[in-house]
Amino acid sequence: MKESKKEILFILLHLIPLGKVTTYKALARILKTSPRVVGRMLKLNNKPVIIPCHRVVRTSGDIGGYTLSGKENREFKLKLLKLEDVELSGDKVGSENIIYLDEVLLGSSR
DNA sequence: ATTTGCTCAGCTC
DNA sequence: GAGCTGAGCAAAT
Repeated sequence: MKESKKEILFILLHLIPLGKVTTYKALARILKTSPRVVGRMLKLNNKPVIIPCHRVVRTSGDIGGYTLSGKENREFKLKLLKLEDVELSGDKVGSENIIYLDEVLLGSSR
């Protein structure tokens, strides 16, 4: 039985260094799926505690939705990121704090 | 800057 | 099994 993309996604989130964030697109590329699917997994996840979904941001640098239990907690996500040493430019994340996992795992040079 | 279209895996019927 | 939903992305306007 192959692991669901969900399972893989959660693992990838744990690979994100503290103080850094990832983009949905990067995760999607690794999982070989579309960015929307990635975002949906996070909200469909069973255990939000073990899942650092707040480390995932949009390509534009926006923090994304972050809906908990059907309730959007964008401010909570921002707060968590600040605690993680992530430099927030207003409601966005500094590009320097964004690490593209697809470049790291798949290799930037190809 | 805002709007529209596309993608596609999980959930519901 | 078929249809709907949606935590995004990209292009067009």
